[in-house]
Amino acid sequence: MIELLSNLKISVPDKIFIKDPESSKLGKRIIEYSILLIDEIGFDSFTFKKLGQKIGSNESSIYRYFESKHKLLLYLSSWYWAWLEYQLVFATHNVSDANEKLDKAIEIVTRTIEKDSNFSHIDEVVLNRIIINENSKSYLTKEVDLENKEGYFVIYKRLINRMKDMILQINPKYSYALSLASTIVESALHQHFLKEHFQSITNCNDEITPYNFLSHLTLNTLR
Amino acid sequence: MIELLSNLKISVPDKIFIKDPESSKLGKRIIEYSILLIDEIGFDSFTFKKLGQKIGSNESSIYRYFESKHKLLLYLSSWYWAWLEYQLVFATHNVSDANEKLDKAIEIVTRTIEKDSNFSHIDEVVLNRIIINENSKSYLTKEVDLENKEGYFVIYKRLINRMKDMILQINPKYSYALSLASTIVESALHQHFLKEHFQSITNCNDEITPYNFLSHLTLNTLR
DNA sequence: TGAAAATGATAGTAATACTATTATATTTGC
DNA sequence: GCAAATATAATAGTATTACTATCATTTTCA
Repeated sequence: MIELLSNLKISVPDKIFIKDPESSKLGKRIIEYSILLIDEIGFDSFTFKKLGQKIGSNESSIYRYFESKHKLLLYLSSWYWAWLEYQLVFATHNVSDANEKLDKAIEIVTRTIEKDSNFSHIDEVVLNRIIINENSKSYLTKEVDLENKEGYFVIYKRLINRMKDMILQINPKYSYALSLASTIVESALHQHFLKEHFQSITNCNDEITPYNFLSHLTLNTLR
Repeated sequence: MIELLSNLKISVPDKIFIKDPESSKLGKRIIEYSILLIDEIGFDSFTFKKLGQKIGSNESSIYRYFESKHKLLLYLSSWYWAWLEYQLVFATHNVSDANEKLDKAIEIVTRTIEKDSNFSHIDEVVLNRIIINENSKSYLTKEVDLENKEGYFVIYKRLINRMKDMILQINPKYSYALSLASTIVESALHQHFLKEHFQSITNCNDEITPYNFLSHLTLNTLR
């Protein structure tokens, strides 16, 4: 996908973990297989005990990396948004035309992810499915304000802000740039979900993509 | 709010419950206080045991109405969308101008709910908060396809379809009417959530409402 | 090579999400 | 007004979850 990034480490707020999973072999296995297991059985049924069994490791060892499965989800979520942000920054960096730039950004955040081998132990295609199915659970909690203060959502917010800037470059007088940016990103996930599970309330299918819908929506609004 | 509805019973798919909570005093207390308790401690911490304590009733009695707390959430969600649907139908019924009609519909699905005393034991203001905070959890599960087949989401889908029809009345050639309708409804909830917890990524606040943003978005897109 | 760090194994706890059984109220139909 | 039916309450029990704590073993690396 973006070869430039091959040696780059995706950086996640360090309060999310107890011990950086990137710092050891076990840590990387935890990330790699938690993604596969959550995709397989869903976040609600996912436990550290089951993950331990899957990777032939001990439950207590996993607790040395993450204080709870919720923190692990926050980690995966931050990692995903950081990864997307890099894609977005590189893909739009040299685009001078504001409309083209935003359109490219929309393409990045709405597209169906394809195999990316830059970060060997993480399967971005599967992670994308997890984000579609589980991401809301990372912030729809009673602790959200506290966790927000701790900085657990900075990367996501930064991504939205980047999109807001691109929107304002097209139309500096548009009053809802932040809301539009957050709606594009949320709606992209939602339309992908509907396409899989509620086909009767979306136009998205094999031919029409969330990108088609959202780029059309955005460009018409800012026109 | 809409006085015509005073004697109407909101109808929820009957596979969701074991025994209709509307059919007894205890049932109504379960609904009334589950809304208050979920709002208070969040759905994740909510248990039937705690609810039993709150209403001075027994955990096992609650299980005779709902097989799990997940089913109770599905009930509350269906009830909410059915209630909204009635509001929408009555508010738009006599509006002949297509633009005005859709605008009214957007107003209904985006507005901050105010006290409605038509259904005495249900506090719609609090229920609306629950929908904003917990609704996604009702369908972001591994069982969604099965539950969808069982008809647990018909009311929500019907509401989206009503909005789609209104969109197509304005512009019959618009290709994304379903996606736009589902986006309006989801984004309304999401913007309300952001307004409460992530003010830095929304333009919505005390002056600018999700209605302002979404009606502007919709009318420009269909123009 | 020896100390420190990481991991594994085991045990334990309080809470969750139920099911089952039996006892006690309450409703209702005659 | 009373018996039968129905609803609710009380109690107990189970497997699982979401951890914490302790101690043993293995790996790392200075």
